Amino acid sequence: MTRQEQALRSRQKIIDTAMLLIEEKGYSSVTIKDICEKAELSIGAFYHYFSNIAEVLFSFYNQYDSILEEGLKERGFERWQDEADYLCRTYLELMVKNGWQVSAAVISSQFRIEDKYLYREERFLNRRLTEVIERGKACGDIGDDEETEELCWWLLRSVRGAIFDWVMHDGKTDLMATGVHDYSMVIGGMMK
Amino acid sequence: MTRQEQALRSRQKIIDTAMLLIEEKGYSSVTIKDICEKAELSIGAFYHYFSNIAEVLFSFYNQYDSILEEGLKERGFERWQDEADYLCRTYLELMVKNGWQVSAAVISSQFRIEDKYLYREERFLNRRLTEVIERGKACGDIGDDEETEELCWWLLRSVRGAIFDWVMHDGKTDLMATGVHDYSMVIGGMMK
Amino acid sequence: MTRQEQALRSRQKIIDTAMLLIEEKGYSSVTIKDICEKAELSIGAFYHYFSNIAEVLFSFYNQYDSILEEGLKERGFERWQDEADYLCRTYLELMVKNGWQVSAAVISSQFRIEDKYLYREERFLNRRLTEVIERGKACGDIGDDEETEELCWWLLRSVRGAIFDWVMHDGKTDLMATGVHDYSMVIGGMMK
Amino acid sequence: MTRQEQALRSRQKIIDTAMLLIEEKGYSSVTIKDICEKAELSIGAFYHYFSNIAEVLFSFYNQYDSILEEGLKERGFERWQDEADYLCRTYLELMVKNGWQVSAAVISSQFRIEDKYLYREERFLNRRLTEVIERGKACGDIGDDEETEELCWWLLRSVRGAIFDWVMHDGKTDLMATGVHDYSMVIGGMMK
DNA sequence: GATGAATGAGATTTCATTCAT
DNA sequence: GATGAATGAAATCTCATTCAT
Repeated sequence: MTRQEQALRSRQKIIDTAMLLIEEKGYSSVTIKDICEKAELSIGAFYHYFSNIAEVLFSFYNQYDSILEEGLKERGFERWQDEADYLCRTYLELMVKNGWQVSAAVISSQFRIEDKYLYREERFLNRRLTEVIERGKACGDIGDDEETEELCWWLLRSVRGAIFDWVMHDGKTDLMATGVHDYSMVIGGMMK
Repeated sequence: MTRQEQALRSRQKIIDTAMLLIEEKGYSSVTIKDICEKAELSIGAFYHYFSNIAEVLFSFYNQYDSILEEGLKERGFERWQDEADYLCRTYLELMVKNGWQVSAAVISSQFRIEDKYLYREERFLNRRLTEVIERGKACGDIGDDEETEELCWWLLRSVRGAIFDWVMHDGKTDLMATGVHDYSMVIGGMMK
Repeated sequence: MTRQEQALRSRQKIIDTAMLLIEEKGYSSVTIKDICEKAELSIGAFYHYFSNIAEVLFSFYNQYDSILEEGLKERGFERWQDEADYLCRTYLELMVKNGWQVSAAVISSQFRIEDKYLYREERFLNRRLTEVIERGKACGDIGDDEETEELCWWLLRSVRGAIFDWVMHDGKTDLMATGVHDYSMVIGGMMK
Repeated sequence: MTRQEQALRSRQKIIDTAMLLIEEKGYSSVTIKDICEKAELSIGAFYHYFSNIAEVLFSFYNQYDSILEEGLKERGFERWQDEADYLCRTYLELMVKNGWQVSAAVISSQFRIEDKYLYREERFLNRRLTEVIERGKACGDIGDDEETEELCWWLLRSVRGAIFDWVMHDGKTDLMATGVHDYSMVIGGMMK
């Protein structure tokens, strides 16, 4: 194993261990020392790759966009609604897969940082949904009276609202059911 | 001023000062010492009334229900939609009035507590919206195919989703606009 | 009920509540506020009767001597051994009756006070055992080569050693069995 | 000096300083800050090695067993009584050497901990005395009517009773005299 | 006399971060 | 580059005690 491979492996080990611990004990209880002990790495090593736990979380969370992007490549959608549905559904599925504690961590980390990456407009999901809605407008399904951006944010609000609700209920609600219900109604609502 | 009045005043002083500081610096930056210094009370006095800052927040937040309840007493609503609208709108107005930092505080405090008072079903808003939806069902506006409870949670999700979005944007979005938009669509959606 | 009766009743209430709490949570965990809340008396009232918890304990513990004294009045002992046995046995019985937590409290309170009442020589048990041993010497059962005081302390050491052992085992050993065994051997030892 | 040696040295420095301060001011008056200041280490360093003062005490106290064990290796005892005498005497000598305040600390720390290491049966002294008594039984010096374990506990009670008495008298009694007297009588008593 | 609100010193504890080895 | 001992500021929390009402 080359040095570079070793470095990547250590980095990934930190991410994995951090997510594991977050799921176990909750974001605010996980310390850097915890992570290093469990990952069998030195504290110095941690600081070599990241400068704080939020950054680890950020690293992890960023992978969502790539996964969404990868998934899209293999598919074509005849109708814009199908693509919107695919994007929202896959996003929800990712959340369910990682567990509510991880979403809770992401949300609560946003409360301490100025740069809310969760909400950065350049994010892939944002960009793509905007395109999808434009397509809906182009084919006349969606009226022109509301701004595309507004509609996109509305859709995202519904998805995030469902996730937020799920997290606040400690994962005890059925995220897929409520999430799909909510965004479907929004998509329906867009078409009047 | 009797001793009892004095005690109540001290308690309220702590609540007010805490909310003030939260609005100024954000929940996680406010310390008990901060509150005591600004309120000109000793740390011991703080612990005489509360056991932590989250409890102060809880005390404050609980007043919302009373405010909603008071407001309702003075009004009668011919149509159930009007009452639903009143409840959701007033709730949003309260949030706007207190500032996004306070909502942020309430949300992030929920992440550390097991007993999520924000979501306790017996809360007045919950109870009342349930009744309102029942009324809508009774007069035939709302179909029977979805459970009242489900519909109520859907409505609340939309309101809370908007608040969450607002908080995540550091209060830079227009909560009244998005909130009213979202819950109105849900009320509309309930009636098919 | 006269004022005086009321005062006595409050005082006794404090003692009883304190002992109850000590048995429940252990001496070092009981606070004055605890006692007052449970006894439904004000903190001021506590300070009216006692100046600290150790004093309450002392009050309680002092009753031992009176109980021992009372018990003796009703009895005569033909043999000095019988009286020694009675004194030691009754003392152990009192300990068992109050529970190991109370003995633990008494012992650990002694660690913080200069004036070790537990060991004050004028205590009734001390005085009486000294007399008993003198009697043993007078009738020739006990030799003159060891000082009466030394013998008395030896006997007390054996009783207290058993109590200490019992406390250190969280009351799980059989105090009556070990205690009687030990002091009997000492009494036997005194007679060579 | 390697880093590892340095670490060990810091750890030992904490133990030594803690014991010094306990001897000076008594267990309950020594604070972590005190220890760190005197040891010229940071509070963080303390918590790097221990989680509280009781743990330091435990570390220190544990060394007793090794000392006893070391001492035994260099000796052979023809008679079991001599070994019993050696064990008890050396134990008492260790107590005297460290001062009554240290014993007081050990005892009073036991009142707050569930796991009473002072009394754990696997301790060296316990184990060894059991063997010694077995030897006494094997050569017919001690009868079979009492359990070895009971006899062992009796002997230990006498030693500990003397130590306890000494501590309760603030070290003003002559521990070596009373201790040797008491355990000798017990050893004598075992042989009838 | 009784009350209990208020005090505040001081102890414990946490943990991100540094930096000598 | 990697390590992890050491730092120490800063927060929480406790509780005996006081004293105005």
